Amino acid sequence: MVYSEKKIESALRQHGYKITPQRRAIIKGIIKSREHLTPAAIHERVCREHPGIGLVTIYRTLETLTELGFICEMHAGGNCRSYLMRRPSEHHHHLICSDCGKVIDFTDCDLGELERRLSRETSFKINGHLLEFLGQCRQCRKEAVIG
Amino acid sequence: MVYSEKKIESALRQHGYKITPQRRAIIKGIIKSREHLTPAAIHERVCREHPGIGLVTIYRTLETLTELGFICEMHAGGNCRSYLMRRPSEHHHHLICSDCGKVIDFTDCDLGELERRLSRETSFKINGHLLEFLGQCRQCRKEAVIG
DNA sequence: GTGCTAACTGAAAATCATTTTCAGTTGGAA
DNA sequence: TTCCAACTGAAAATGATTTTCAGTTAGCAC
Repeated sequence: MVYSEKKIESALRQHGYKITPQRRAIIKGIIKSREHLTPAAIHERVCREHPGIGLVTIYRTLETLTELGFICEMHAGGNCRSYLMRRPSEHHHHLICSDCGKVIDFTDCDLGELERRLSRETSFKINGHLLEFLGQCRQCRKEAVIG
Repeated sequence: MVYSEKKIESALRQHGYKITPQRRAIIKGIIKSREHLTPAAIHERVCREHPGIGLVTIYRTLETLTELGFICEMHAGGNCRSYLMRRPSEHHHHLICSDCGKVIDFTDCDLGELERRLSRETSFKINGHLLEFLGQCRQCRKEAVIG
């Protein structure tokens, strides 16, 4: 389950943000898709149903939603970000195919012990972590053998 | 210990790359510094000793060295990469202060078990992983309290 | 050493994602 | 209904990275 539109809207309101048709459309669009999408891809999708929304507005809304913790940002090499709805009370990680870019999510990581030790040794207050595995998916492995 | 200049040069030669004064200077520069550096920072440093080397050449050399596995690339939020010499037969991870950008390296992560399970469940051939902890260093925590 | 060629170089231009600016619009509290 | 801070889209600005191109050079074959 991901956060509901209602939940997100009420959080926006609580933080002094206004609910505009554009924001509603963007939120709907992100909730609907289960994949990681770049801002440009989100723009394209949202525009299919609500033409005229600017890419700038997408960027601004993504920033706000990330700030409030509803979506998560990912940097998978290159200079391009992508975003995905976050599920309540779960964090997740990625397994990425370096050939075709396919992304598989997983949620368990069991890094608590390591985190505690690092925190103790460095006096950092650790707020979170980013874990990504990189590899080659079955399909691309096959193709590599043939090619 | 990091890879030696000799080792890197012979690997370059073996892969059909030529050894140019520019490449030598860049390799020296990266070996000398123990921090993560952006391409621009590397350029600045290298130019102190060897003026006239273009930023483009830095980018090209970094790409080549990354390809051969001598340096490792890091994406720490924003749209900026940084690079660090890799130590032979070790991989390492980062603990990053989200306020001042300080980076602390650590090498142990104990993700073998998780990696095997993921590989089994997804049929991915996993080649590596990226692990970064994000937090606030002692200094920035102090300043946050005062400010 | 000399010649040769593929690899390399720097400068400038191009690209591309992202951010800023700005003037006009609008949600929603009073 | 009024009003203003928050919001919007377009265009311009930014900044990192990549491409293009014409000239240079490493290093192999002779």
